[in-house]
Amino acid sequence: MPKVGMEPLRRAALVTATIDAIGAAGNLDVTVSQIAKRAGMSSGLAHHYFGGKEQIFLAAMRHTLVVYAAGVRGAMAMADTPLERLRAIVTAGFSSTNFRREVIASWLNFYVLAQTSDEARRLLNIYQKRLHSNLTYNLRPLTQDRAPAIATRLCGLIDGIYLHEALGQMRPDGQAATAHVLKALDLELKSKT
Amino acid sequence: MPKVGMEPLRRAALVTATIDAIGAAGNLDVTVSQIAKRAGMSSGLAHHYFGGKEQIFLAAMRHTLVVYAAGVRGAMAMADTPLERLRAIVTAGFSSTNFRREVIASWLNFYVLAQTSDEARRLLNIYQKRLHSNLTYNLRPLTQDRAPAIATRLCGLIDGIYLHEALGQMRPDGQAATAHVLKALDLELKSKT
DNA sequence: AATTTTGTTGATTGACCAGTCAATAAAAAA
DNA sequence: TTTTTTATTGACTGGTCAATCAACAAAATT
Repeated sequence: MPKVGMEPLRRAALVTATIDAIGAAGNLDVTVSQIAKRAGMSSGLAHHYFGGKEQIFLAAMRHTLVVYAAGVRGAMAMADTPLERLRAIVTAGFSSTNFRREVIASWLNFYVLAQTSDEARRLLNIYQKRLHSNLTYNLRPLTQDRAPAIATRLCGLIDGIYLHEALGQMRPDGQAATAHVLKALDLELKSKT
Repeated sequence: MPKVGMEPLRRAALVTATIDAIGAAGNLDVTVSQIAKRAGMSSGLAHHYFGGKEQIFLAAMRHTLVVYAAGVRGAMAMADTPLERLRAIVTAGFSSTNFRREVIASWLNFYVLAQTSDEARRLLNIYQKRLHSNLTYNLRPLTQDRAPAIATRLCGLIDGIYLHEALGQMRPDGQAATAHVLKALDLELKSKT
C-alpha cells in the first residue's frame, strides 16, 4: 500500500481534520485517534508525522492563520486607496471562509491554548500585530497620529464581534458584523480628534 | 472535626479555588483533586457538594457573573444621568475586581465551555443580554432608535478589548481599556446618524 | 440513649488516552 | 539483489482522573 510522497497529503488531511474535530467537539478535548480517524489513517501515523498532540494543534492553528492572511492579502490587492484597503481588511476577516462555525470554534480554543503554549501565543501575537499594523498603515494617511489608537479600537471591535457571533445562538452573520465595524471606522474617520 | 453549617463555606471555598485553579492552569484541564486541595478539603467532599466537575465550573461561572453584575449595579447607582451611567457600566467592567488574570482566564474558558454546555451558554447569554440592554436603555435618551446598534458595537468593543488584554503579554491595563471604549462611545454620541 | 443528619476522608474502580513499539510492506537506492 | 528509506498499522503501556463507596465521627433530633 505505501505510496511515496504521502507526507504532505497526510499532514494536510490531519490539519483540516483537526479543525473539523475541534469544531465538532467544541473544545480541545479531542483525541489523536479521533483526528486520525477523521483524516482516514491510524493514530500511530498522526504521531509519526507530527510527534505529538500539541504540535498537531499548532499546525492547525498555523494553517488557520495562513488562510486568514491570504484572504486579507487577496482582498487588499484589489483595492487602490487606503480607505478601500481598510474596508478590504475588515470584510476579509468576516468572509465565509473564516467565519464558519468550526473555524470560529478553533479560534476560541486557540485563544485558550495561547495561555499555556508559548508557540500558540507567539502565533496569536503575530496575527494581532499584523492586523494592527495593517490597519495603522492604511489609517495613517487619513488620520495621521491618531492612527494607532484607532487601529487598536478596530482590532478590539473585530475580535469582539467575532466572539459575539461565535457565542450567539444564531448562525454567524458576516454581513452584519462587517457593517458594524465599517460603521465604527466611519465614525473614527469623521472625527477630528 | 465535623462542624455543622459547613456547606456554604465549602461551596464558596471551592468556587474561588476553581477560579484560581483555572487561572493557574490556563485551561479547564483542572482536576477536581487540585481544586479540592486548593480549597483545603478532599476530592470526595467536592463531589459530595457539587455532584460533578461541570457543576463546579458552572458554580464558578455563576459567581463570576454575580460579582460582575454587582459591580455594574454599584457603579450605576452612583450615577445620575444616562451618560454617567454609561460610563459607569464601562468602567465597572474593567475594574480591578473583574480585570485580574485569573478572572480573565476564567472568562476565556467559560467562552469555550459555552460551546458544549447548555447551562454555560445560557449564563453567558444572560450576561450578554444584560450588558446590551443596560447600554441600550441608557443610550436611548441620547441617541433614540440608533441605541440598539450602538449598544451592539460597544458590547463588541468591550469584549474584544477584554480579550486583547487577556492575550497580550503585558499586565492588563484597565485604564487604557476603559479610555478606548469611552472614546468610541464619545464618537457614537457625536454622530448624528 | 438511640437514631438521624451532616461532614469528611482516602482508597478504589473503571474508563480513557498519549505516546511507543514491533512488525509489515512497498518503493527507491546501492 | 540487497539495503535503506518511507509508509502504515494496531496492540500495548503507563499514567491520569472522575466518580463512587465504605467507613468514621461529630452534632442534632427523637
